[in-house]
Amino acid sequence: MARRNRRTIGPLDLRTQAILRAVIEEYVTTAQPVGSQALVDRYGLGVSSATVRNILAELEIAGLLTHPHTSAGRVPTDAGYRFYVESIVDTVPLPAVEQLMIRHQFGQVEFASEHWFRLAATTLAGLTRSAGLATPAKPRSAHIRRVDLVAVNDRMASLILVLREGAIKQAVVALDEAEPVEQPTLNRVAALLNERITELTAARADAALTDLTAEDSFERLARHVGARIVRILRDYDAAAVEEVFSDGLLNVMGAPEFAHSDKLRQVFSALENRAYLGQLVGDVADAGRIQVFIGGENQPLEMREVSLVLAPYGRAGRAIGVVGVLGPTRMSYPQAIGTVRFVSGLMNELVDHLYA
Amino acid sequence: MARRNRRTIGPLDLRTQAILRAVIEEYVTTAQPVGSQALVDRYGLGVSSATVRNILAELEIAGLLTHPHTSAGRVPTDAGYRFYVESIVDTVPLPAVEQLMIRHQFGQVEFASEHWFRLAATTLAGLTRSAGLATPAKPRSAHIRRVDLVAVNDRMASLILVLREGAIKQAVVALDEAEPVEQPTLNRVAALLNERITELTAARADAALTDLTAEDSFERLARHVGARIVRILRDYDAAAVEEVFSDGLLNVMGAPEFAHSDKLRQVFSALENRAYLGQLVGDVADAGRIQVFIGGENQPLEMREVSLVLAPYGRAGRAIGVVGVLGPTRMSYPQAIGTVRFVSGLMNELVDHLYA
DNA sequence: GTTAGCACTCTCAACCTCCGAGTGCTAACG
DNA sequence: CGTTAGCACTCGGAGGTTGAGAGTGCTAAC
Repeated sequence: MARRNRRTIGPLDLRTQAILRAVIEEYVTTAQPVGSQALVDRYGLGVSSATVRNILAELEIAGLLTHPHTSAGRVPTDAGYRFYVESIVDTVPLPAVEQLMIRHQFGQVEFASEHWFRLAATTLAGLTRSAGLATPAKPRSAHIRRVDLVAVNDRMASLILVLREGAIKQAVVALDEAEPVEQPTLNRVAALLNERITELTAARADAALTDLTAEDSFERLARHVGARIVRILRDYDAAAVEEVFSDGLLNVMGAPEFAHSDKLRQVFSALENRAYLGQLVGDVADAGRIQVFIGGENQPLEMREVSLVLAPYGRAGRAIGVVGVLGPTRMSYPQAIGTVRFVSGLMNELVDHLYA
Repeated sequence: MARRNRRTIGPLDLRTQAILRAVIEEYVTTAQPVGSQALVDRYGLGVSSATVRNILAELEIAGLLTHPHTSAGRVPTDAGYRFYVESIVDTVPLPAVEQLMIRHQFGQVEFASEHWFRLAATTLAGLTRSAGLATPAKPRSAHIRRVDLVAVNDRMASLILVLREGAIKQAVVALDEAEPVEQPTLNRVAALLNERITELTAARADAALTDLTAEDSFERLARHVGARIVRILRDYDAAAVEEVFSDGLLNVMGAPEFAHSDKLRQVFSALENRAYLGQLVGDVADAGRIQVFIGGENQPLEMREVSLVLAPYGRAGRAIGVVGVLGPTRMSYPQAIGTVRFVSGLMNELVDHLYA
């Protein structure tokens, strides 16, 4: 789907490729349409501007460039960026100094994936001067590791669910018992549940609950709480993404193409409605490697002027999350790809270290 | 401090007050400087525009109005808004229909303060078409209700801390033991801790930990984990606000005064740095009632073009949080105050119901 | 295939002009 | 003495015009 809009383009002359690359890189830095003369001046192409003009015209026919009006320079199309990303780019690895700095930052923070993915978003935002995105790692189907019940008052308890994959879920359960329920009772219910449904998935836990008999003390209560647990797990499993944490949306706001706030505002609303992001994240997790979504390749109209670079992290068997970057279509892909690749790699290391 | 900029203004003529109110209300709806003629036309004042002009001049001398340039209409100053809010406004209670709708929404959502305060922010954003803000309820000093330890691997455990006030804290603790630590051991450590430090505050828990003796099994481990718990509690107690949840910042973006994105961008960054908001929230919690912070009354330069209406919720003895609204200085204060008042009242009810 | 030369196109910034809104003042009025 | 009509004056902003500059596309020569 990432390639939905990709046209099959005949193999391009090396020189033509070089010029396409030059146009894109010039445009990425200046945000201005690029003219033939500027290319000759700033990139030692060894040909005259007239020749360059001919090639630019070819590239335009191929659909890789456009110009906004007759007497303006060239601007890459989405297809142009796509071609660039696919076949021209040498991605830029993150400088060693910065790698070290980031490792240090991750060392500083509380040792928990909860904090890591937030830090990842913040770090990516800072490094790429775009918006950083990150989702917590989430398994395809979660396993219960521990159940805990704490009385809130006579008729309600706080239910705490620790999952094997590290996440913690909390809920308040109403206890529809005739008698007020005390903490000791809750302890015994929790113990029973821990005995019967630990290490199980939602489906298996549900099955195990039916095995409870009247001989088990507090059977009724255990069933009630157990049913709630199963519901929580099912909801959790069903959601493709639990939450998308973003940072540095302001950075994107700085770009000249978003100077007039309305477009960006639309992007913001598109982000608030998590549906599309959830889908992308799912795609990336499935693909298992870094993916780039360029401008118009995004279905939502509001997202057609931004690009995303997303990479999965985590371990296939366990939980998987996504980190990445959202920026204007006119972004530095080599740098973004390099940075996202590094951060996702780092997250992998950390998660591995935790579950080793 | 909320009144830092308030000038003491001699008692104002009733008619003068009416005209000030008219100017403000007109300006709030049109976002255009208000001229004398427009006032006469749209508000049956029973006097000529010339008379109104004289009064406008007085109000300008009093510092309640300005005009942006010679031949423009009048615009309220921050002091003008302050006077209006303090002595002119009849706050507008939320219509009964909307009250019902909102109660219904809160009924729909999972029964937990965690969800409530988010929903409060969202609701406020929707009702006032400004940004909604909310912080979770937080006690001045928290009490431990329950400690739980779950093994992550041989050398690390997940520490779960349930507080009497409802919040849950989680952390990963490294277990610096010679031997790998198994879950049964952790269970016994947790049991020991639950026995000794439940219902205690950070300071008392710290004291209780020193009472552990070599006779207690796993004393070393219990001290280690206990120390970590105390640190977590101390950090939690120290923070004035744990987190500020905001929604609908986009609404503010719609206002014409923020059409050119730069100003709003600054407001955004001011919000990301939670320091000032934390201070305000503290003030509001201390004052114990709804507060309005108008434009230049805010210290941070970036916040000088926005106003906040904030109200506390929760129970003084227990945990206290804040809900409110952030909008352009040119906002409808009567409506905002009425809405915030309703939502904070509703939150109070809910919290009371939970801890009854 | 490449290049110089040139006519042509189109945007953008600068500048002007004019209209309308609104003020502030003065003098008259009840 | 407060209120009002009348009027000169100010100023911002919309609309129109112009000229410079950037860049193209074409043609003809190399």
